[in-house]
Amino acid sequence: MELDSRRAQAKREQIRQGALAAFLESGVSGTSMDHVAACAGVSKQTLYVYFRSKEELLVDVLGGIVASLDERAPLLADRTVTDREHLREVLSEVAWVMVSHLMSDDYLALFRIFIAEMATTPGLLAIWRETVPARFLARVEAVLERAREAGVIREVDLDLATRLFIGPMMTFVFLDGLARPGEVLVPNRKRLDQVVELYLRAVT
Amino acid sequence: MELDSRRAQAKREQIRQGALAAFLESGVSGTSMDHVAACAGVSKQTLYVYFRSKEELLVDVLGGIVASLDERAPLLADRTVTDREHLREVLSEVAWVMVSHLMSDDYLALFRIFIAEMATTPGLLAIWRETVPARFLARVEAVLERAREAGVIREVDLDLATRLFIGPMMTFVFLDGLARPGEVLVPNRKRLDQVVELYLRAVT
DNA sequence: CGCAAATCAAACTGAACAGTTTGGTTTGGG
DNA sequence: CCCAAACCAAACTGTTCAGTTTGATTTGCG
Repeated sequence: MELDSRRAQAKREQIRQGALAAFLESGVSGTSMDHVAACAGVSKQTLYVYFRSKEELLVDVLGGIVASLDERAPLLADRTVTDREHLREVLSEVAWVMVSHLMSDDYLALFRIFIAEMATTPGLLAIWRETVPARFLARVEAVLERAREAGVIREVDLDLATRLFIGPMMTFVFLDGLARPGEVLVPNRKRLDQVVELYLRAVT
Repeated sequence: MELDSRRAQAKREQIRQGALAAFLESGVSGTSMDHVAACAGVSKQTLYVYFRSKEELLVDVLGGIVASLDERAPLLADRTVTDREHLREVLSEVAWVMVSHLMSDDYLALFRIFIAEMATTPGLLAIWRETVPARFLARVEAVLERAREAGVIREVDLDLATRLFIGPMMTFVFLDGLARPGEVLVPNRKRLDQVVELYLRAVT
């Protein structure tokens, strides 16, 4: 019954899940460690056996979420882009997956936490930096780079082209999503396709 | 020496300024009312003469900031747009003013506060809703509408065209700005002009 | 001047909460 | 079946902080 066994890993995971649920529902400062313990179905003392502090728990939990997101993402990455029609399909898919996922209550709450706590929690800042620009943006940029190599898009600054594509999605998530807790209006696919269409005009 | 006199308004303003400084520096939950009093050079008790609670103070202060921003903004609005070259200039100006202002430490801190507290402070949510989409986006959209009427840009969905323009600026503010406390890298004007150039291809 | 409103400093109240300690109970491998 | 590791419930500690109370002091209008 030593720590670090299968059993211990399961308890850690159990705590992580409870903590995540609590944090998403009430925010970080709105969640007491007593409440985390209750949500996880674990005594408060056990909490402190597995995690030294609230901050360590927070970083561990959010780091895990981001990592698991990262594992599910590559399906969008390794595509060859052959012609304009094909690029349109790929971008449409990326836009749709991105917006429909990120505009759920859970992910919006996640963003809120990151933005609020990043300023005072170095661990979260590090996770954000090595994820959002280094992985997510880079992945979109890679798609565009392949498209450029195939002659599908013009010779444009790839960083700016990436921002021009990501930007409108960000307006949906940050301007519409964050402002409407509980009743988020996700744009339909047709609307996103219009954005893609507009975008393609700029880069082809 | 009645309340609501010139003198009283001055004290209110004095408190607002102290509170703003404190909130921007340490965040809302990181600022105690004792500290607000100290920053404002006022006793704690006087604080509670002018503001019923910390929340009321917060909403009042941030509401004031947003309103003052709003007054300074219209210089960008009432322009007729005659040709493509002119539109380029106007958009370049909008982009520059927007990014260079919004990427200062103060405005980034302001965003952090809004995003973090909106979820639990209805007053802030209301301010955000009647400002960001209803005023700021509408103002940009108005420019584009006039450009469309003048035949400078195509028949496009104006909401989407607005998002395509605002979006890339948002990537600078939210992705780069929020992730780099204290050492924000503002894109130079040339870089923004490249964005405008790219954008114009999409809408003309 | 004189007084009433405004302000101040400082102590206080009550609640919330991170993290600890205690002492008893469950669990599972040997 | 036994015992040590893991777990639990609950009380406790020390602190922070919003908001209040008290009682003294300042301010400026009449």
